[in-house]
Amino acid sequence: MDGYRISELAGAAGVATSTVRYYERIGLVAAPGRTPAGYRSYSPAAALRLKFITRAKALGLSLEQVGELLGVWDGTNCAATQSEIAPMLDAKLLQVRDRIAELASFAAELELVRAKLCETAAPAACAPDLDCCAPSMSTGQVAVMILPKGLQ
Amino acid sequence: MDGYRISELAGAAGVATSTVRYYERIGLVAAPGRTPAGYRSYSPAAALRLKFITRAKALGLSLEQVGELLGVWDGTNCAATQSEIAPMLDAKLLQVRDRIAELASFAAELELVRAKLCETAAPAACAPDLDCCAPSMSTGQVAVMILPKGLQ
DNA sequence: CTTGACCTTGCATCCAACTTCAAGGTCTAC
DNA sequence: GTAGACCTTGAAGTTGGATGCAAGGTCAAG
Repeated sequence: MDGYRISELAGAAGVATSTVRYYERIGLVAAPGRTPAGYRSYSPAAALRLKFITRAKALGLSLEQVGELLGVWDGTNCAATQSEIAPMLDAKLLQVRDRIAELASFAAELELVRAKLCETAAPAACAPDLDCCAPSMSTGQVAVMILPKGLQ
Repeated sequence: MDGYRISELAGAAGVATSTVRYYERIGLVAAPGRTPAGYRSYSPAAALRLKFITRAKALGLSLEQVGELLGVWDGTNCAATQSEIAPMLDAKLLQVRDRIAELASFAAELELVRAKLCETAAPAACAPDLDCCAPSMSTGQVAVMILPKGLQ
């Protein structure tokens, strides 16, 4: 009948209880109600909020950025209407698309290296104490993975 | 005629000189030659390597992971041939593809919210001190951005 | 009514990745 | 020859994001 205890909440979101208390301390989750014994007692909404946080974090947002989003969620951030949210969303969208493009090109380059790796000398031809990776994985080939095109 | 000084190298890669010294300290870039006065003197190759590091970091790799990649680059990591590099590349590729998929769904959800934002009340109808974001940006609508589908 | 798993607090500690500081040496321009 | 921008070192400090610990309170099972 009581809400979730902290370990249940934390377990559901896959974080440690200490992390939940930490989030409470820095204001990312509200201080919940308490049982008569003083235990934290969470609502299902709190579980949702915690999952929001972990998912946003997994997407690479800092806790501070997550806090901003949560401000909008709460509606406490009322200045941030139309005029503020739209640009914020647009900026975030651009960021995400940039990141996707970058990752996609990274993936393509990884595949290229992978393909080259397969078509080179068989492992048997390669004693472990020789300079055997030099031919198949020289500077240029690994560099292709990450260096900007113009620099290769 | 001398190589680059540390500030030139750092400037070219967009990092602080202190960061370059830090990278040297943790073994991510080699200790360069010195001028008679003891100033660090870098080759163009060092600039390339530093850019490699910053680009890899921008893609979300930790300095430790960057170090592994650099080991391959150097060829110092000779144990990591065929048998070790291929799985590493495969794992990295999977990771990158997962991340792309996640980001793509995030972008789609962002667009959805953005679209909803546009079709709701005009800004003029919305005094800044009223609880005006609640209708257009309620829990559910922001949650859609990040919460997994099953939880909404 | 004890055992063991849980909870409380505040404070200290950890890690990565830097950044700053103090105290000095070097180089270029005027 | 001096001002100001640069460089050197080692060590300590900072930031973000937690994590651990001590000293105690709570609770359900047996």
